[in-house]
Amino acid sequence: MTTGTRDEPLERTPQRVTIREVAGKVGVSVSTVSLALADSPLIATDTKRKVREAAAALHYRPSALGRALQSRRTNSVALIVPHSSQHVFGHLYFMDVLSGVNEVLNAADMTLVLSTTKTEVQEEEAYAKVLHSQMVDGVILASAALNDKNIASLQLSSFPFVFIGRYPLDPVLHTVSVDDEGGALQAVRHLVWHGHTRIAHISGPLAHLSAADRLAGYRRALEEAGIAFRAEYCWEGDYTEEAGLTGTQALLALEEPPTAIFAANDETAIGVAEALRAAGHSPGVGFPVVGFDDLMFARLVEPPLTTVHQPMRELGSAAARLLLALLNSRPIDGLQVQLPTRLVIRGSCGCPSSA
Amino acid sequence: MTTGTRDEPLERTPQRVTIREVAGKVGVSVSTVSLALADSPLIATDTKRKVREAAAALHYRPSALGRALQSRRTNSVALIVPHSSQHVFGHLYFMDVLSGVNEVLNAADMTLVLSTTKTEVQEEEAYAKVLHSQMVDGVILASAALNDKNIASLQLSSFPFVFIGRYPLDPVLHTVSVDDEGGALQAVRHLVWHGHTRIAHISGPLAHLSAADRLAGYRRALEEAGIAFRAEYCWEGDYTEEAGLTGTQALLALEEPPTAIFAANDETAIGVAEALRAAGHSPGVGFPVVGFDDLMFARLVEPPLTTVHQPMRELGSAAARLLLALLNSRPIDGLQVQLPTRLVIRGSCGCPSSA
DNA sequence: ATACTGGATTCAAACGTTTGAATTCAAACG
DNA sequence: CGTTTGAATTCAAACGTTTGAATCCAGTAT
Repeated sequence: MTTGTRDEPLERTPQRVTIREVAGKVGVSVSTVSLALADSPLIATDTKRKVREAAAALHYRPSALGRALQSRRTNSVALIVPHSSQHVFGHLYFMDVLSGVNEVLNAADMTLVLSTTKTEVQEEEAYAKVLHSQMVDGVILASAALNDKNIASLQLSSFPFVFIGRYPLDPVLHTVSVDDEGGALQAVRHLVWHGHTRIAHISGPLAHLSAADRLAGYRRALEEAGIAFRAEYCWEGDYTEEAGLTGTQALLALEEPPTAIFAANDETAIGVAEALRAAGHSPGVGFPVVGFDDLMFARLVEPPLTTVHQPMRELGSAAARLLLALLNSRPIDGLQVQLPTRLVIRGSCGCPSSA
Repeated sequence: MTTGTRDEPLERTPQRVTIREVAGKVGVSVSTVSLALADSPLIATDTKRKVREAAAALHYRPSALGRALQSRRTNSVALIVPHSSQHVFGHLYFMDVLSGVNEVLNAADMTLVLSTTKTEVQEEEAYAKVLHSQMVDGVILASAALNDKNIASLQLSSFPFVFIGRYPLDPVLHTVSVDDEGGALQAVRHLVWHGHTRIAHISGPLAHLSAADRLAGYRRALEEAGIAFRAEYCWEGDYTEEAGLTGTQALLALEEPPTAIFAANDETAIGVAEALRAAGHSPGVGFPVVGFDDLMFARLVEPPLTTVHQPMRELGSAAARLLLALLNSRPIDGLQVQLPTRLVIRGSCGCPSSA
C-alpha cells in the first residue's frame, strides 16, 4: 500500500560490514565501537585507536539511520509545496524561496527534503507520510490554499512546522509572510498618482490569501483616492500568463474599459502586456501595467516591468530560521514574521524607463 | 564534528509511545505488532484487528526509520549540485532539471533530498555524508566540474548514481546528457547561413564539459564552412550575464570586431545584447546574437532570443528514471542517454521575429 | 504408536545508535 | 583493614523494523 508503483526486487549488496564484526575484531561491545567512532569522550584513547583501525580495515561506516532511530532526530526538514511539480517549478517565485530555505538549512548542517503533491487525493497521504514516518524533524509549508484540510490536523499534531504566507488562524500558527496588501497599495497608489482613475486588477486565485490580500490593497488604494470600486474591473485569474491574456481581453471588451491594469504577479503582467499589444495598445506609457513579485525577468522584458518587489529569498530563509529555532526550542522573536515589500519603478507604469 | 553549527538542546517530547507498549497491551511480541500494522499476510486476521485497535488507542505510528535501518532502503534519492545555493538557484536551467527529477521520483513514491555544497572544502565532506550515512539509496549528480575529485571515489564506491552531463570517463559511468555539440553546431551554422563569417563565441567555464562541447560545435561549424578559427574570437565566460557583457566589450574592442555572437547560454546572451546596445549596435537584425538553453524568458526579451533548446525537464526525468532502474536492478537500455537539442529561431539572429 | 509433512502463526535476532546503569580501579576516609 | 567516594570506562537495553527460525497443530504415512 505504501509501496505504490515502486518496484520490489532489490538484490541486497552482499558485502555489508556490520558493527558486530568490528566489535568482535577488537574484542569490545558494539556500543563501545559506536561511541568510539563518534569520538565520544567516554571512551579511552587507546580503545578509540584500536576501534578506528579495525573500522578502517573493514571499511565500516557509522550510520545516520541508526542515530536517527535512537535520537529521534534526523536533522532534516521537509519543504512541502501542495501543488503539482509542474505548477510549482513553473512559477519561479518558488525557486527563490527554495534557495533561501536551502541556504539556511545548509549552514545549520541540515538536510532539505523536497515534497510536492500532485493531486488533492495524494495530499493527505503525502502529509501523513512525511509527518508521521519520522523522516523529518520539521516542516515548512509553502503557499497552501486557505481551504487545505491538512492544516488543521497539522496544527493539532504538535509537529513543528512553519507556514509561508499568512493564514487566517494566525495567532497560533508560526508564519512567515510578506506585506501583500501594502505592496498592492503602493502599486495602485502609483497608478493613481499617474492620474488614472479607471484602474483594473487581474487577481490571483482568491482561495489563496496572498491573492486576497493584494486585492485588498488594490481596494484600499482606490478608497484612499476616492475612486469607487467597480466589480467589473476585477478579474480573478490564477497567477498565469494565460490569465493575464484572457483577463485583459475581457477588460478591454467592457463598455468603459480601464486605462491601467494592476496584475497580481509578474507572469500575469506579461500576459497583460501581450494582450494590450495585440489590441493595438502600447503597454507602458500608452497603457500602464504594474506587476507583483519582481521576478528575474521583470527588468528584461519590453517595457521593463514596474512591479512590487518581495523578498522571496528572505521569505525562505526566515522560514527556515524560524523552524530551526523551534526545533532547538530556542526563544523566538514572535509567532509571525512579516517582511516588507517595495515598489520598483521601471518603464511599464509610464514612468521614463531608467533601467 | 558532524554537528557543525547546529544547536544542541532539544528537550524531547515526553509523550512518545513505543511499540513495546502496544505489544504489552495486546500480549504479543513487538515483531508481531510491527508485522500486523504493516498488514503482513503472516499475521492472523484476528491478531491484526486487536493490534490495530491497541495501536489506534495509543496513537502509535509505524516508523519509516526503523524500516530503513532494517531493510537498508530509505526510498529516497539525493540530488547533489556541487555549487553554492545562490549560484545554483540563480541559473533557472536547474529549476527545470529539478522539476523533472521530482516528478519521476514522486510517481515512484520516492523522496527527493536536495543537496548543495557551498565551498570546495565542504564538498568532500558533503559527499561523504550523503553517500555513507545511508540516508539515501542513490544519487543524481548535476553538472559537476571535470576536475571534481569526488567523482573518482564515487565511482569506486559502487554506490548507485547517475550523472547529469557528459563525463570523460564515460564508458563506465551512467550519464544523461544533452547534445551540446550538435546544438552549437546548428546555432553557428545558422549564423553562417545568414552570411556571417566573423562569428565570435562567448563560452562557459571550459572546465565543464558542456561548455567545452559547445565550443567544439562552434569550431566544427566554422570548419564546415571553411572559415578559419580565430582564437581572439573566443572568450571564456562563466555562463553569467556579466560574462556576456564584458566579453562583448572585449570583442568589440578588437581591431576587426566580429559581426555576430554565439553565446554559450541565454543568460550570457542577455549580457551580449545589453553590451551591443550600449555600444550603439542593435542586437538582432543589426548584430545577430544566438543563445543556448531556451530558458523561459528567451521569448520575452527584446528582440526575442534565437537559441538552442535543450530538454532540461527531460534531462532530470531521464536521470531519475535511470537511477530508479539501477536501484531496482532492472535492465537498462544503455549506460548513457543523450537527448537531442534543436535550434529555436526567434528574432535575435536577424530572422523576421515570428513570435 | 511414531514419524513426517506442510500450513498457519508467532517470535528471537539483527540492523546501529545513545542513554542510563554497571563495572573497575584508585584514592581517601573511618 | 574495610568502606566509601569519585572518576574513568564499558556495556546492556531500548528505539522499530524484517528475516529466518521456531512453534503449534492437524493430517497423513510408516
